[in-house]
Formats: sequence, structure tokens, C-alpha cells
Amino acid sequence: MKFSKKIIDWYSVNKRSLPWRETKNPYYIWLSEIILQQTQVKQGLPYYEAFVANYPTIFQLAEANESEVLKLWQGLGYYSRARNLHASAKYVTNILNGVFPDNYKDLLNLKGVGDYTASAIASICFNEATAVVDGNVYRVLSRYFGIETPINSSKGTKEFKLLAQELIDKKKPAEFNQAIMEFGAIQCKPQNPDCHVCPFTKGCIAFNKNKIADFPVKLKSAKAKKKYFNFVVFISNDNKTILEKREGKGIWQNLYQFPLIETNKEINYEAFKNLVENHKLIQKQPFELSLYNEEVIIHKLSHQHLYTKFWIVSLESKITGAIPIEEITDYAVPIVIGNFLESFNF
DNA sequence: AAATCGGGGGA
DNA sequence: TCCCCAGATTT
Repeated sequence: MKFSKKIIDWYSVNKRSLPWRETKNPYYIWLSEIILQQTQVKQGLPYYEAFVANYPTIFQLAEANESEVLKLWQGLGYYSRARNLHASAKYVTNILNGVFPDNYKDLLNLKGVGDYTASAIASICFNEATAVVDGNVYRVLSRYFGIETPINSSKGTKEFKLLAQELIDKKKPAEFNQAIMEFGAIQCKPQNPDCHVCPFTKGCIAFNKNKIADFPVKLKSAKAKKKYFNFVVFISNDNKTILEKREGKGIWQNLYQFPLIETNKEINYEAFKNLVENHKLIQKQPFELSLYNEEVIIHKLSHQHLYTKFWIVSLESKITGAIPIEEITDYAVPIVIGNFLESFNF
């Protein structure tokens, strides 16, 4: 039996029931695909429900403010996805007159839509036979065909896309693409795949060489760098605080944070007190300094480990430009700050 | 080609 | 600890 038929048969029996499988509306499929980039279904599901509820159509998403979209995205990470989602909604609404792109090539013009997402939308919504290659597909194909080319090399990218494109059922591209991803997600898993009930073991090179755990091959990535973040939580005598918008390049772009003082190593109470005395919002007026977390919080991102301290600075005066404490929850903040807000008693 | 961009969860 | 997740974009 052909690979494509076998995987589609498996899918018809084993597929999970998921909300985005009940529609072919390109807006909903696009939304789900962006949310699910580098994100497990379990983590992305509540966000999908929230976005559909808040923005039932792409026009409503286009009319929203970016700050509102980021607030809804808060906690999901990779925030450029949210910014690009919003920008593309405006693009489709205002430039394309509300007509969603209906083919692979045009879909690539949407910000945040690359080869994978364009292939997914084109196949699922418009029956275009273009193969998806996500983390699941890399794993399934590398194991079954015993391919040792690193999946995160440019050679690997081309090789796996070409192979997937040869395998795809050109009459059922939507089913094939979703089938191979679902198979990778719930059966041909990274750890402890369910080979004992797998219909592909007879032809699976990795299985027959007893080398399942050796696939896929991947180049090592650089180790995370350590950074030392000191958030300054001002509290004025009228119960207000300072939040700043993160501008520029790095992480958490356009999200809000307490004023940040980054140091090149962990800093103790006395040293930080000297530092903060010169802060523009202090100006030598009396203040009380306390450290919220005696144990440094290590917030781990893919490429950075943030050694984080929250310093509470209480003032006996008002602060210009400050916001009332109770309004903080209106702002999109990184989850490390969101966690602080939930546990700190202002 | 390599680095960057989050956060959660599993072993 | 390290690795992975319905990847895309920038450097």
C-alpha cells in the first residue's frame, strides 16, 4: 500500500477532535496555524478559543489595537506572531479588500507566514497539493526513510520538503498533510513512540535498525546566555507605579515592564541601593528599598536565561506619568512579570 | 549558515 | 539538565 494511503487511513481512525478541524474558513485555519507554530496543541488551544471569541472575523481583528491583541496573546510567547497576525489582518482587510489569499504563493506575502504555514493553509482550505514540513514531518520521514541529513540544515530543509512533496496525495492534500503531522504528534512521538501498534514498522528503517532514538538528526544549537534583570517596582504614596513599553529589537517587543536595570552579574542589596539612588525617578528624595524575591528567579527562554529580581521602591510622593496599580492588568506583560503581579500584594 | 524570538512540559 | 513543540525572520 502507498505511504499516502496508509497514513490517511491511520488518520481517519486516530485523529483528535479539534476546533479548527471543523472549518475550512481560511481566517480560522490561518489563526490556528500561527498559534500552533512551535507550540503544542494543548498550550495553544485556549488562545485559539479566545481569539475566535474576541475576533470572530478578520475584520474585527483588523480593527483592534495592537496592544489589545498582545494582551490576548500574553503568555504564549514569540510575540512577533501576534504583531504579524494583526498587521496581516489589516493588510487583508484594507489592501486586499477583505479577500483572503487563496494560494501558496500569495499566502507567503502575509507577515509571519512562511513555507510551512502557506502550505498548510493552501492545502487545507484550497486543496492545493503543497506539502507541509513541520517538526512532526521531519521526525516521521527521517525515521521511516532513515535520513541522517540534519533537519535544521539548509540541505535538510530542501531534502525533506522535496520528499514530502513526492509523497503527498495530490487528490487529498489536506488529509495527507494533517495525517502525517497528527501521526508524528500522537504516535511517532519524540520519546517512546508507539512502535508496537505502528502500521509502518515493516518499512521503517529506524525501527528495523533499532535506532528510533537516533532520528531525526539535528545540529546542536548555541547555549543560552545569562542575563541579569532587575525590575524596579515603584510604589507612590497614591498607589501608582511605573510601566514602560519595550521598544527596539530584542525580546518582548511592544510589551510592558517595570523599569529595567540590567547588570552584568547578580547584584546585592547595598550595590543596588547605590545604583537606584541615582535613578531619574528618585532624585535624592527619601525612598524605601526592599527585595521581593530573596531567591533569584531564573526565567528560561530558548536563548537567554534571565536571572530576575524584583526591587520594591516605595516613595512618599507622587510620580508623574505613573499608572494606578489596579490598571496594570490592562497591559500586556511578559509572563515573568505576570507571575510577579499575581503573587505580589500591593 | 547561524542567531533570535517564549513559554510550557516531558524524561 | 536537555529536548521538543502544526516555524519565521533577521543577521
